[in-house]
Amino acid sequence: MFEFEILKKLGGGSAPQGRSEKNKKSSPRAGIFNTPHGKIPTPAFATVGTKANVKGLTPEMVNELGSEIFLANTYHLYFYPGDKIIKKAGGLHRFTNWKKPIMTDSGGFQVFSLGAAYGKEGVSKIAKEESGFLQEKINQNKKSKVKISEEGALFFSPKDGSKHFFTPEFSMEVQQNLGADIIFAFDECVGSQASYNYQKEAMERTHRWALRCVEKHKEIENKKGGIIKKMGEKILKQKKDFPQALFGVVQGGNFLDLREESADFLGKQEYFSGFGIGGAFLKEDIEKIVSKVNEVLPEEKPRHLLGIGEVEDLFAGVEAGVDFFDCVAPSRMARHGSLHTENGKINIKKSLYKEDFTPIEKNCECYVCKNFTKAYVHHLIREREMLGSTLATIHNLYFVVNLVKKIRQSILEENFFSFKKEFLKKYL
RNA sequence: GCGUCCGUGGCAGAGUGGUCAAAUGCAGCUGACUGUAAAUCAGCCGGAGUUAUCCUACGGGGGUUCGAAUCCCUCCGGGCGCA
Repeated sequence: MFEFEILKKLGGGSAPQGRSEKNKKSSPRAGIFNTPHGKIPTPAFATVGTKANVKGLTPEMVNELGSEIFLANTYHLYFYPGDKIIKKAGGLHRFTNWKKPIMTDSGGFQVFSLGAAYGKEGVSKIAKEESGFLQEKINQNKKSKVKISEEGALFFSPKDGSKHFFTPEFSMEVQQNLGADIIFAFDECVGSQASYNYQKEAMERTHRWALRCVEKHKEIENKKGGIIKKMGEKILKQKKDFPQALFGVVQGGNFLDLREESADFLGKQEYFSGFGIGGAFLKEDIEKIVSKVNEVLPEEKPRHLLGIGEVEDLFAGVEAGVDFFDCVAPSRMARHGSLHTENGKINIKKSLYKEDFTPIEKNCECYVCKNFTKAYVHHLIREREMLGSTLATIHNLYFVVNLVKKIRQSILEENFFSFKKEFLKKYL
């Protein structure tokens, strides 16, 4: 289980100038990742369904638009409805009625979003420009809903202020209860405004946490193995208790040497079935950093660039050797009226589209473009009708999921670099 | 006809002598959004100007006052009551 088959890897001759044998580990590749709920062709974009649903869409819609996998969140589901309830329901697959693979994030991102970034404008996963190292430690943000210690992260519930202590072990347990196919190690996601020293400190802590995740995960999986021996694999499947792949998460912020160190440290842990590349980036450095990380990570395992999903970043990620993406941007922006087209994003709320009876995009094959006009989506979004969010989300996710599929195809056909050039020329 | 209450920016609706170009909401316009506390948030929203500031403004007209959306007179328009 969890074999990763690389079907095609670019580099050497087909790569643009400057790409040598030395860095071919960080070049575009197409493959297949095997999970208990099916094979995932890679590169792939995971739609995000934080609270066990892609906002506004039924699983049928998510499947219909082409999604091969979705990502839910440990932190959110632990609070509501509770991982134990989802376990009782038979795991996320049964709970959500989603038949394909699922991955869950560990809660590590909430260390950032509810910590250093909480209540602070302009603190984001992706920094547009050098904004200075204003922040030494996340614990210094007074509004923060998280406190970090060696043992774990203490969260103060946004709902009622109650305290909840997330440790690596706890995250593993919760994620086992949720029952996704791929789960992530509990990490500390650090903002790009943190200093070098803090990035290093947090990275090292994340490494120690990663080892603890491995130990705990082994323990749980071994127990499952015992059940298989005792009762046979069929019983385990009846119980819907499938094996899980654990991915380690590389940190190190925007610092090349830290990223290298992190990729090296985690890459050596053979227990990991793949790797997440997390943390914050400076927009223009994404490719450089990810490229460096992937040069160091073992080639034969998949890499997931966590939380990245703008069009130019998807190309950059693939070019640097990334296999998986996930991102809230397409779905969130859709709800806010920003829609992808081959010629860039449009804001469907503008009165310009009030009487535009053409599809969002002429040649788009998505359900929305085949059946509705801009004027209709404009009207629904403006009136805050639920269907507006639904249609906009279907279109944006179709666009991104299928863009990554087209990228995959271009790798298989060895014309990735020209495809990228042509696509971005129109899009940007 | 008499009495009475009311008339505020695109709309709704505060304000009842100076700190009012006028609260707030809606509508409108811009812009953000990258492992989702986001169907969210931020800015603008009489005219001119980058700012300072200036101009025109609270139904019309006329007064009182250093000063009026706020007080008085009158006209116009509307609600209600009595004829």
